[in-house]
Amino acid sequence: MGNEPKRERRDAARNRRAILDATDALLAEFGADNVSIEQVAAAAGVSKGTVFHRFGSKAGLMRALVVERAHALRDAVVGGPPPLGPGAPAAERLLAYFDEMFRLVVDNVELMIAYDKATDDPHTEAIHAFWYGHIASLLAEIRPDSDAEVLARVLLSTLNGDLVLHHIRTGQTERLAGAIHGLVESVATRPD
Amino acid sequence: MGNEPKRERRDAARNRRAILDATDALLAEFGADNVSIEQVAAAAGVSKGTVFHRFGSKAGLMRALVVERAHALRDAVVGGPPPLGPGAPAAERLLAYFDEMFRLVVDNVELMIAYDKATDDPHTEAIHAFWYGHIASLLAEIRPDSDAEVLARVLLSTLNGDLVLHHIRTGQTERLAGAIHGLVESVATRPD
DNA sequence: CCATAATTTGACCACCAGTCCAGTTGAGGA
DNA sequence: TCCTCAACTGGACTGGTGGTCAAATTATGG
Repeated sequence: MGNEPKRERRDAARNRRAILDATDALLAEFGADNVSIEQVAAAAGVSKGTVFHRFGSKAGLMRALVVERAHALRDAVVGGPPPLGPGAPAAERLLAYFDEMFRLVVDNVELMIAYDKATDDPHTEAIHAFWYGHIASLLAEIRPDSDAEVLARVLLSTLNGDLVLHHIRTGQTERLAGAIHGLVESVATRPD
Repeated sequence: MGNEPKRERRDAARNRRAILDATDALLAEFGADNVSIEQVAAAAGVSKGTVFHRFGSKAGLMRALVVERAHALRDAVVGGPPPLGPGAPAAERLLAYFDEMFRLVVDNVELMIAYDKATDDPHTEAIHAFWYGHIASLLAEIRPDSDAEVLARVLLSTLNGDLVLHHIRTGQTERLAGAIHGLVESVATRPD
């Protein structure tokens, strides 16, 4: 099928990048709670109107950044080498996914928090559908007895931005990584 | 030790109740995202200044409501009959706690979401310390090999307001209850 | 070089959490 | 009973937010 029906004008594309980069920089510098669209616009060298014209809303801006950051992981899961990609046993793929996703969240905590705060109902977001589907299908394979669909959401809620941020701030990032890894492992490892 | 050093004036106490009740009603009617302090004040028949004088901030108001709602469960855990209270095996107490806490969240979803949104760093809140401590001590008893402190936080993040609300809205409350119960069970049941 | 549609601007809006102080009121002591 | 004063209350005010919009500008294909 065709790609995008219409190209983006060159200045528009340039501004889109500038806005995304500025957002990321400001989030890292001031934290999710202290970044407004006006600030972003100023830092990107455009006006507030441009940001809204491009991304629709604050939620849209954050969503765009999240999608961008998750793109590589998505590709790796869908067509990359095992254990992340197809080929490895489901349990290993599941663990690899959670490990990698955890790093993604750690590297973009403020973004994740800003995204959550700006988004009304995160669980209906299209982005999440892919992850839920991926996890659920692996879980269904590992433990056909379980309610894989819901369990996927429950396990993913573990990668909560606030939880991760707290452990980063208290220097317990690796402890948290271990705990989540262990939890997923205890689900992926059949007890009976 | 003494109780509160000074009593609250009668009108103040009456207004406190009116504000708390109004908040609860508005949350139930309009949802966490559509309730402002001004609305609360109007519904309670007081002015905005009074609300802030009494509760300090929006976060303080939500915190007060959460504390109130959690009070009964706290008492039951600390001195009530088993399996919630002391006396039952740790694994049973843990499961009973999660079941009960889940109901608490379900019955107060909008409040939980409003509380989360208004609170800057939930993980440093005094309220949570008690729950984390309770869960961690049970976990430490059940699985001395695990990192009980962090695992407690991870498991509790599962009772996330957004996750619960989504399942309520889609009529999957019991499925979610089952999934969380199963997850806690698989941790509380030693696999080795 | 022109026509046109996409893009950009910045003033504008409604709303919100939180502040502040002047005025009111309840409660205990004389 | 009344008086005093601390506690409480009202409501105007501030600073800042996400979001809108019509008019001006500019890139681009022909």
